[in-house]
Amino acid sequence: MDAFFASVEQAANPVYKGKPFLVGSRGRKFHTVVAACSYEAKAFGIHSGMATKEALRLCPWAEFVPADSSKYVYTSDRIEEILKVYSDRMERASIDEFYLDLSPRDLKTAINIAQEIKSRIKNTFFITASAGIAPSKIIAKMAAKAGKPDGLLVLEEKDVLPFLENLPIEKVPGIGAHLKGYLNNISVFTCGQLRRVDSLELIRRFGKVGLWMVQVSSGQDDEEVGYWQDEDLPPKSVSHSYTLAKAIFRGQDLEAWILMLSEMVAFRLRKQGLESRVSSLYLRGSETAFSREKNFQSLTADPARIYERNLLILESFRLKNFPVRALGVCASALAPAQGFYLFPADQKRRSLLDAVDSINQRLGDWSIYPAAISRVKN
DNA sequence: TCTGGGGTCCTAGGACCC
DNA sequence: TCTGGGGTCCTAGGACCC
Repeated sequence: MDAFFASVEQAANPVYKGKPFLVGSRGRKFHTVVAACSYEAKAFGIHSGMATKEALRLCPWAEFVPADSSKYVYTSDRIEEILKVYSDRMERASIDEFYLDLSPRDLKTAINIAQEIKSRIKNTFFITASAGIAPSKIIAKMAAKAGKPDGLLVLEEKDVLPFLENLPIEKVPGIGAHLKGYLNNISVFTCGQLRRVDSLELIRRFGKVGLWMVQVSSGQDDEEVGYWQDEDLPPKSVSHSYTLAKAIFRGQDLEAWILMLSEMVAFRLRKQGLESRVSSLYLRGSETAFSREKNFQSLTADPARIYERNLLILESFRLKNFPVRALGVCASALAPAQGFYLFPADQKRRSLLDAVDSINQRLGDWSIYPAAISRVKN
């Protein structure tokens, strides 16, 4: 989908159509980044990932709307239903990107299908989508991007190398700031140049990633499209993080913030019927950031236990005068909750959490929460 | 007042086991 | 206390994506 969040908001409220328009993350308006923006906003140099403040400096009259993820998830799910019809090999890559394997069919049929999908999306949701048709996933993705907005770019086998020849390396998904920096340093700016680099040197230096770059630069990618039937894999980790308005030091509500993030993580674990074995705590200072994780062997989705675990990790940090600007809590090594407890105390505790969950479900999140959180909760 | 928040995957060293 | 070889698990950190 093109400028997905922004397009959905514009379709929901046509007043915003044809105007520089941006969607920011929810919360403190000017402390966030641009999640998506209209093409009119892009003309001012605004792009997603940019600080909202910076975007509004570039275009002060741009309309701003906070993100409403339920709208995007809903639209994305309806679009997924449309796509499933065309192939059992359909894979959701993100909220606004899908792969469809149409391989037994010929090119003409594939093009017809792409056009049909594009118009169905346009007619149903009043947003545009771009498609790329190519021999492999990564080339198809780059083709779709290159055709934006409302594009349909077809790359046959013979078109792939010419397409890559002058394509900037940073357009390749998987080549980020770090790899771009290294490659630019050795005078490699395009995929054509990348293809002609000494491949052994790349592999020596970057291992698997090096090998992958060698292959992609010459258009090779044998990754298969997954089946939509076996989507819905459980997450591998659940995390929440928060950037503070101003830095705090040990002894200044740090524990209360960790408790709040632990509650949020545990709440989502229970909602998804999961429990976690490994907790990790992440702290960012003014210059440095570090994280530490620990395997606690037993599974839990109890906020009090997750909080305890994070406190234990906190103790292992030596934070004398470390200014904490942001912190995060992550639960990983997840497994489905067992639903039975050996000890009566655990069963009782579980009943309490179930009661809290049902109260919050009925009256809204955060209707009931530990008093200690009120120190930091607005 | 300077760049949020939620994820995945990979690497590399150390501890420990046989 | 030294020597090999094969393997798993734990942990910290980096790179990348949307």
